[in-house]
Amino acid sequence: MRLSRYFLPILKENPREAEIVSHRLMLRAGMIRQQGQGSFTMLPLGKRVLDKVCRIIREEQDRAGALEILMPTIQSAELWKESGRYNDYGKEMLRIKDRQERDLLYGPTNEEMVTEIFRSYVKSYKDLPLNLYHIQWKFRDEVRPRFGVMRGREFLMKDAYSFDLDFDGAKAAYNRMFVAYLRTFTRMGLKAIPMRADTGPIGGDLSHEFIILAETGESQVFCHRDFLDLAVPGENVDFGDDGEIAGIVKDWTTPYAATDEMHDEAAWSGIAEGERLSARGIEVGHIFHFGEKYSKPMNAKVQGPDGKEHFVSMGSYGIGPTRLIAAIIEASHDEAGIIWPESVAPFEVVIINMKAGDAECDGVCEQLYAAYEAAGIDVLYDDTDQRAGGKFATADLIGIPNQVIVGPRGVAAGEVELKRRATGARETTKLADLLAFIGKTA
RNA sequence: CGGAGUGUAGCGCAGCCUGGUAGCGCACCUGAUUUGGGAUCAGGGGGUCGCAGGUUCAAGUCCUGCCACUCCGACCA
Repeated sequence: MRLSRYFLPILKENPREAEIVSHRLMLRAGMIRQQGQGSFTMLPLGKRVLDKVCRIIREEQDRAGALEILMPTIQSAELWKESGRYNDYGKEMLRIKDRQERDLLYGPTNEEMVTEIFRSYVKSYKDLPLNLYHIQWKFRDEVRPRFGVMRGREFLMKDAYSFDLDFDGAKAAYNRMFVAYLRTFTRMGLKAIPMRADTGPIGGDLSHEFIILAETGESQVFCHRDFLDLAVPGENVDFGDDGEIAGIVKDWTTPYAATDEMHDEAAWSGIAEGERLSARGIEVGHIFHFGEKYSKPMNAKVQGPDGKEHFVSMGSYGIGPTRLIAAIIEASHDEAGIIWPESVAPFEVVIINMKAGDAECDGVCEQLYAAYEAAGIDVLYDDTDQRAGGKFATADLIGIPNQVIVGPRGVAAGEVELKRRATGARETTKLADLLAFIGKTA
């Protein structure tokens, strides 16, 4: 992408309403535009990051055996009357009437709808386990939206729903999602710690929140320092092996970890002082097992090997991609701006033309730009006539991990400069070597 | 929902107390000189002062009502 043809409305000054760093930086980097209380447009740069975050989520959901679908945002009240939640959910749910005066709602979550889909097709235990997920906009009329996309009213959510014959099956499904989540957050450069959680209005009896540690986190969390060194399963983990998956979950649930509301002072004081980690955290994922909570009232049954009908045992698993973006920024930034992990960076590399209009510099930049494009690497080419300082500031603000600096001095010597956003480290390299390297990565 | 606060150009702000031709910085447009960490000079464009009503010869400024947004508390991905 050529910056001169891109839409990147960056701000030099901090917008007054933005109090926390991720909100400030997302506005300053031209990623989002607020459209109302708790609702945002994703501008081109933000959309790129969102897509990369969602791609990682998809890859890990798919790897764990979940199947992607896409359910509508608008739901019929009838479904919710079946589960009994139409009255229970309260003011957080946006209720709407259509022209026929029928009661509709903008989905805050999809347990009812997915259960309706399940029950109308699946009749046999032989079709289990089944896990259906989608990534769709949700609306929750939060009492208090705040912190930009961290807590919006309209937000994107990946929600997965598992169906199993019995508790053992459901527990295995829960474990698979648990491990998928560990991998998902790790791939985004985050240290996520699973913490036993309150099940809240969704209900159920087994639940973990995935919390990332960040100074500006919303909740107080307590955990054992061991979490920082626990190994995250690699991509060769076998999701078909319930024993292996259960072992990983055991490792990740054995050390003490709890959010404020679940905190156990007695257990905490039993841990050696130096082993305790008390910090702020941001919830980026939440998984629940809730058994027959919906299958029973909604009559979602399958026939088991015993010939009898069984209400399916269910679980649901959420990740907020829009919140994740903010969480990544909270965890990775400095005074100059965002520091994207490569896996979610809107562009992997930016070519900074120090002297746009200079034939030599332009030529080298075009050559590099074409090479990166050919290699399938997401590249931003700053071909604007801004001054050098401004280009550096922009590249740092929007957090591009690799910066290739092309200036008249280096070009004369057949050299360009490479700068890493994360460390600030710079090195000079021969243009020919860099071109060869790009060619090899293709 | 309770408490606090803010609405003036795309962004950040001053002006309001004490009513009298709407201003500053950044951004934007034109030209010149510049060009390795957010240049300088000159010229220029852009405003229903959140909305409605009221007081007044005159309202950004005073009064009333409403709306929007932000922050602090109880809920959530």
